Amino acid sequence: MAASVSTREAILAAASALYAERGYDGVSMRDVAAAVAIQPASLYHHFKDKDALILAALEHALSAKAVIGRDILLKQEPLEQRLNAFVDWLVRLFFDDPAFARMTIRGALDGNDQRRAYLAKTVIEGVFAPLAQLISELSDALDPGLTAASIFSLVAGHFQLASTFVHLPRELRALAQADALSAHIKSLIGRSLDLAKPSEPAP
Amino acid sequence: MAASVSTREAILAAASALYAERGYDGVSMRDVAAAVAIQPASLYHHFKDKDALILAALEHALSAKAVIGRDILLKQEPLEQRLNAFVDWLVRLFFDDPAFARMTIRGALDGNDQRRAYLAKTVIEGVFAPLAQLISELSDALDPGLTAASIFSLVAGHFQLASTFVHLPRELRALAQADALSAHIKSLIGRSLDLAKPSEPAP
DNA sequence: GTCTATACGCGGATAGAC
DNA sequence: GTCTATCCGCGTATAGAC
Repeated sequence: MAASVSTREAILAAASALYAERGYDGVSMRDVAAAVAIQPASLYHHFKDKDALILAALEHALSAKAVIGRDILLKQEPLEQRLNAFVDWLVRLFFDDPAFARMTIRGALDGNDQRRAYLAKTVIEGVFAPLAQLISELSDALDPGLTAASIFSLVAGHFQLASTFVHLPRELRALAQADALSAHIKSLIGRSLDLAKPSEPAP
Repeated sequence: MAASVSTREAILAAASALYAERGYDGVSMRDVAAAVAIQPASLYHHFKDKDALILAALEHALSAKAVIGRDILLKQEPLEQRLNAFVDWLVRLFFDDPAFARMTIRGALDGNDQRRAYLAKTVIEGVFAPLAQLISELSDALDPGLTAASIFSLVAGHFQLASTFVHLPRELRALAQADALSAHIKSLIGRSLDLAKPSEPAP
């Protein structure tokens, strides 16, 4: 049984990476099997069908990260510091692990109902709700729920734009640096919430 | 030749809608042919292969919209009014035409290099650049390029989150209304740029 | 320009031996 | 729990008649 658990883990790790890279449809069961160096038929011992494997891979990739994000938001630190730390973490998460980022985005875009429901539940209950709560304590300038959604949108959106920007002249590609984006988003959100206002003129 | 042009148009319209709905891999040439009520083989008279059809469909869906957005940004009106009108238009564009929205997002996520390059070129040259220009004239509180990217990110991100929120309790689903989002984004951006500051407390 | 017919490989999935 | 062998449908794409 110990062996089977680790095979299962290996399958999930390989599948997550492949799905993130090429999409669910772009990765066959044969591809996953090859990455783990087992026969395709063996996958079906661990997962009922491809749909079940996809769901498990999504869960595998997501659940661990959600816990970390939640911890940052609930730490014993000043509110604003927690918010900034969360933004830093989220930007890093996406840019340092593009596979994870794409997997998350894909979950919302390509997911069937079951996958989207899982994604929503995990992310919302684990991270979205505490973030909105923190924002509501920080300021009443903007709606907390919408603002929390805006933070996710900004990080995910900039990440996606960065992929597109690769095909563009240098001056636009400079926009896609994680540090610069992190600073920009913190500044944007901080200013709109009437927190301390760092000025951020163009370099 | 007149007949062939209109068949071509019909193919592009059908293909755009299908691709937006189910993704490029999720839509077969047979599917497209069925939607236009012709035989699959006939598609290959109009488009060399599936890749060519996808690129043409993307172009078909995108080019017209980019012109409209550009016009709004270059209109003879006060800067802030133009910015707000643009945000309104972009939010409406995504929420009233989810097929188009998904197609655009997919272009960035699933596209091969050629598709991403086309997407980047059209959107950047047509809309992104004028938007950044407008922002730079409005305020120097934030970097114009990053802020322009933030506006796209916010609209696209909220749109994607809205799809996920469908599976959630009512109080969160309320966040996904186009009007509310439009107001929120305008407020968020306006406040962060130090424009007139409408307060937007939670309802 | 559209059709019928068809080639051919890849995909998911199962049966059953070891 | 992993293997070999295999089924079968669907996908892209082409040939060639009308």
